[in-house]
Amino acid sequence: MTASSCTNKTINTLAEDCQSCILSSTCLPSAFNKNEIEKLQKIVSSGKQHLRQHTVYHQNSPFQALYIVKSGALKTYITDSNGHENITGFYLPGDITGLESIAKGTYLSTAEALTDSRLCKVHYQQLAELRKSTPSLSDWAINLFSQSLASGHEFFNCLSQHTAISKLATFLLALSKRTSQSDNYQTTFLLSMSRQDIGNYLGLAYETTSRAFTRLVEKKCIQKKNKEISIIDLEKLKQCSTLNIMNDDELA
Amino acid sequence: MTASSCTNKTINTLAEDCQSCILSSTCLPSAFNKNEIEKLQKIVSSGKQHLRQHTVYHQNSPFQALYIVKSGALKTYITDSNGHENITGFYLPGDITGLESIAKGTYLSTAEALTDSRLCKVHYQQLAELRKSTPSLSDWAINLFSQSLASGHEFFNCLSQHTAISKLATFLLALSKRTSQSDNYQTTFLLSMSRQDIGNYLGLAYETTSRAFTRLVEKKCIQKKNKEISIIDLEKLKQCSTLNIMNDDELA
DNA sequence: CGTTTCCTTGAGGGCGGTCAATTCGGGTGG
DNA sequence: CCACCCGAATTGACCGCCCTCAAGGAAACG
Repeated sequence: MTASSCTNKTINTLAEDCQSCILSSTCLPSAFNKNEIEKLQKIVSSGKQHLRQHTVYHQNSPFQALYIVKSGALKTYITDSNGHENITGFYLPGDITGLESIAKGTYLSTAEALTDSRLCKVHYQQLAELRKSTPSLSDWAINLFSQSLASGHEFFNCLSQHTAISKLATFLLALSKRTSQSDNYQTTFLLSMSRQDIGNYLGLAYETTSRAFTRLVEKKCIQKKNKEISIIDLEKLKQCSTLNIMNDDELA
Repeated sequence: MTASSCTNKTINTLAEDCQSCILSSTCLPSAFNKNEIEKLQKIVSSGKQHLRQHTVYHQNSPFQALYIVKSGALKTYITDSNGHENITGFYLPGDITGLESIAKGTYLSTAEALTDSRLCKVHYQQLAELRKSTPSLSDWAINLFSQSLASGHEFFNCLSQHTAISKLATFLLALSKRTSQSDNYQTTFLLSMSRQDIGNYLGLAYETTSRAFTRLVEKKCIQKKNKEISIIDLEKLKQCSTLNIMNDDELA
């Protein structure tokens, strides 16, 4: 099937292989050379569509595969003994979910699509086999894990910021960076998650989250139009993210 | 040097090799067979003493080695742009620090001894070399990373618990489990960190932390005598850890 | 166009931060 | 062994932020 013979865009993207994938420079393919990349392709099912609110995997079910976000967004959440859902992470294009479940062998959280998303499924046992013949894959994996731990620490920082505004500002800055897929801040980006999800993630009531958004707009740090966020004063936003006690005079 | 010829206990423990170490079943040696373990020993400096408040490594300095806690305890903290210290983790015997710094190549946090501690230093570059000749080391590392991520997620859970009591109860339960080095809860254990450190870690003022301790004692969940904590009602403590809104009648 | 869901805004009360005083414990020196 | 000191921990009083409850408005869906 060639691109020109295919009028259905979805089917076309489904047919994309790892080598031509837009994420290949940072994703799994970067750990392989051209000769070996066929081996990888065999254990990956690429770009399958998952509709909004679709559950990718369930907490406590057997761990079988990692999922890589190709487009769209996921959230993962833990359901505690009281039935309360607790969001543990958001995943954007290029992110890999399921890493924390490898050791235990069952998924520690439930993964759900926030928007219509395309995901690549990587069978873990077969990937582990590949590591034997492809040493560079282990190097890549260890680097990936280290980065995941590092971004986890960033999030610690976010949660231990005391005020609602500083939490939200930290969250938005991290999201802005991640959206850009680089070390720069993307000035305009779309929030794929609801206020409720953000509040849950940051340990805030969703009304408080909404009020924090309003105050960031009042302070002219950001503009918002529904889910579209624009950073209009990056420095002031950074100040908000590090201040535990807001001084309204300074940042009015 | 034999044990009998050595009257100085410190020197004796310094001389311990990886093979006879009490932690060997879960620590790095478990990834090696008897023939290979000599290779490991060559890149590890075992059990060096670090006095209380001694800094093991500094934030932003070049990443060179992982440190394994043999006895005692460490804390790691990030100093933000305002000079405020933010504790990111506590490390007990068997724990490994520095994993999150591998990817960036500089230490993301500062590590400090909470009590007089013995640490094993593992040169990372040489360890990475060893992975080439010892494939099981990669498997072990990936499992370790996954566990670290998982315990990170547990901590997310802890921080997003809303009330001070539920945060502290969750923290104590986690510490109790980690102290026992198993899946069971150690009923009596010593807190190696101060109230201030706990408060910093949990995003609470240290006065609030102290009050939360007092309320857990009032509720007869725990007993405390200075730094010594005894869990006297595990189930009630678990209830405290999951309740967001305390019902004093139920748990009085 | 109606329904549903999400978001925003307001009012009131409780938890936790801040400031402050006191007590407790460990360490030192006489 | 006791007196003293200093840091850590506890406790109290007060106030502000955020949670809760509630209502209204906006956006998304069929």
